[in-house]
Amino acid sequence: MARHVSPEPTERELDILHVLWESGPSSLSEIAERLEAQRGIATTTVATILKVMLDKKLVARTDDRRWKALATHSATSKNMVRRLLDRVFDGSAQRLVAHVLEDEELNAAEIAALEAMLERHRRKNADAKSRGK
Amino acid sequence: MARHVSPEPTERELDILHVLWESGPSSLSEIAERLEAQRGIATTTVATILKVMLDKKLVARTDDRRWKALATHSATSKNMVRRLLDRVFDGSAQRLVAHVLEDEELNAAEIAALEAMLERHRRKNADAKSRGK
DNA sequence: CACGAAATTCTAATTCGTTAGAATTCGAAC
DNA sequence: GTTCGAATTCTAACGAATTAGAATTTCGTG
Repeated sequence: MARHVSPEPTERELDILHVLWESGPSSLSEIAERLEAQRGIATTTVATILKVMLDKKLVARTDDRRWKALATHSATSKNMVRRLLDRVFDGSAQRLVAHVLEDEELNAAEIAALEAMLERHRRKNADAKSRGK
Repeated sequence: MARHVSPEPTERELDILHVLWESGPSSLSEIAERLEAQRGIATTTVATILKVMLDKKLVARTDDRRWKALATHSATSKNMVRRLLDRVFDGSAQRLVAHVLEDEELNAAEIAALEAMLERHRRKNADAKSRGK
């Protein structure tokens, strides 16, 4: 019954992905060192999770015996946002954004940045339309 | 060590909350009917989850033996958005919004609505500042 | 008060994520 | 080729989430 559709990384997997996204391909001990420091997780635990991630194709091994992320930050966040969208905002991106604007304090600079971004999108939209859809 | 009992509703709990948010206080069979239809879940399963939710204070019973949501849609999405924010966007609401604008297709009307919303926020911000903080 | 349907509680199985020790393998250095 | 430390695999335990049948309780109606 095709249980899982989206391969959402678990909490720990996400921890590891963060390290790999930040530092690029890394050895087990490099990854474990970080997670030991910030979460107090044993090296063997990290190895176990890496094994699982290998099966899920979230990571791969490089020739020089390092681990590298296959899942990109961008694709992963895209999945996770989409999932949140579907689960609580009825799939409406607009409602999500509206919610964030309401509830998360944004300073003037951030608001300005977003306005510029929206403006840019409005143009792109208009262009696309004028080129005929 | 007080295993942080995730205040985050589980998948099933969220299913039930959706029903309650949509239909207001409901009887077990009303809730179960919906979840049976859309997920094929047995009534006793729904009852079990409701019990758990009662302990977590996500729901309460009304005098007339219905179940009502204690967790509001707004508070719940706020938590969930915050969590996503922290887990993948480094806590930056701006980055989340930027991501959504990039990846989720928004039509002209939605963009316009968001621009209006931003405009309103910009004002509110300015007001707050002029009143002295 | 008795009856039947609905609601609730009790109990248990199954799966997944997390955790990590033990055992083993690998690779470089000597 | 032996040795040492890192890397990897094997194994197992545990809790949380999900699932639902069985047993019991509750309540309105006759």
